[in-house]
Amino acid sequence: MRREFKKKSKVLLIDDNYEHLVGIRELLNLEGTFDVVGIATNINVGLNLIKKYQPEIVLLDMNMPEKDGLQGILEIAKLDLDTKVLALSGYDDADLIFRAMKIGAKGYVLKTMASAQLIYAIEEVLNGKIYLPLALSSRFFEYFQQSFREETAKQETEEENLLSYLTQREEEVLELLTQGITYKGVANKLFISETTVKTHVNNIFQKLQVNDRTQAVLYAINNGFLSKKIKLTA
Amino acid sequence: MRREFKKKSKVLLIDDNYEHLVGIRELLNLEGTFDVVGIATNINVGLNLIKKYQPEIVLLDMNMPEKDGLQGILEIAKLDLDTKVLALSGYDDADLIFRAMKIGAKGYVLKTMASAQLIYAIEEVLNGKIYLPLALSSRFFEYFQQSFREETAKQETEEENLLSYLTQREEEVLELLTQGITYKGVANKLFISETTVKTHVNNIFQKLQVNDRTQAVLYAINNGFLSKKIKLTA
DNA sequence: AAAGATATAGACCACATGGTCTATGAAACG
DNA sequence: CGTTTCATAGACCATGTGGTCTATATCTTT
Repeated sequence: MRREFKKKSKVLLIDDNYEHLVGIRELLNLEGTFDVVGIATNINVGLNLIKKYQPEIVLLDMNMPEKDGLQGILEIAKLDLDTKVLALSGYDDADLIFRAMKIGAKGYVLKTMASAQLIYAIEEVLNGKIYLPLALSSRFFEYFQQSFREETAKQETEEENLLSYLTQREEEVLELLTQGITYKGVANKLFISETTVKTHVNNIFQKLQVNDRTQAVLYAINNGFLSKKIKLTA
Repeated sequence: MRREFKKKSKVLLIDDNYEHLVGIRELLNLEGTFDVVGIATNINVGLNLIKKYQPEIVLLDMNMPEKDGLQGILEIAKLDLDTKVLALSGYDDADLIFRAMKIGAKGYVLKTMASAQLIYAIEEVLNGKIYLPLALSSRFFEYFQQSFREETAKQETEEENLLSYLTQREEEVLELLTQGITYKGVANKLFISETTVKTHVNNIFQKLQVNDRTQAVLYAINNGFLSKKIKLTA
């Protein structure tokens, strides 16, 4: 292992379970390549220690009372010290894993996993990689895909999507409405009279079954009206 | 391996490179546990074969002329036959991997990888799992996190976020506005007079530097006003 | 040729919305 | 204890918005 000659990596532990905290510290000390610069049983104390010691990596328990781990990740990120966060948890809750990774955790390890795997995870993260055990990444991907299925489902079911009944001209008008433009503004942009715009808008209301522009705009946004155009470019 | 006594799994291959296509077929035939029911050098032919043979899994090349692989995944999904798609590609393009997984690929394998790994990937996918080689999942996660950093950045920069200047009451009012409710409706919901609502709304306009409710709602949506509350519950 | 859909536009009206100004009681802050 | 902030609310007015009805010119479809 090449790290042996390097400076030890500074590690900080945050977990509301003191026993577990001490256990991990012992484990890492035995390993010899880590320097556990501090331990804390809650986020706020942990944040202060991070500011003080600037560890390369923080092992952060996700399931804590008071402030939960997700909030912790965000607040550590806000310190802007490129401290890497490895999330620890007792449960393989797909939603929690997903959200932790989404907001920037560099890895997620279950407490039930073998200590060798924890060590490996820490080293991978220290080397700039992202580490998720196979079992967890599988759950992650399922959740990931599901969350997008729901999103795209709206646009796919064109039969039920009232937006599909709009004419081309009405779509143009609606697009301008989603930019918060008045009748007069739309009229100028499209080179038509204000009353014509009103007619179009009224027809749009009928088709979308709404009563005012705000509701129409909200319907458009929630039903993938804007993303149609975005998806073609990005 | 328990599969030996099971019925062979039907596999279909789509790749514009005929040499490669035949190579994989040979490999899978040698393995003995797969039944390659068809091969195609373009998506449209492939789709017809899928309809005809209803394979459990399709190995789909991502880098094809004409219709690209992403489109292919979507069209296979549209057949609604729970055909699993394992994406094949010559390049470990993070964006392509991300998008393929996003729209429902069950795995992604590089052509340069060892054949044993391809076999393993196919079996994992057939067993209902999602398989990404470690090297690719690492890239995937980087891309994943980056795409969310941009999104959350808006909410993090509270100094520039005009929403942070709103009082609690104003936030309540704004939230109701984002549901397309009128002054009168808001007044009833909050048990205050209509004029009070108007005062609040006017103050909101000032703070958000907009001229009407539609613009205010759009500002709120584009600057993470709604996601604040969602993130705490969902 | 007739029917239907679409884009255009005017008239009229009710009312919702937005702008401005003033004012009061409560709570927070120094 | 004064000052500031906030939530409350009234009055007044201009205008934007939405509802309805009618009408014409194209264009497509039958």
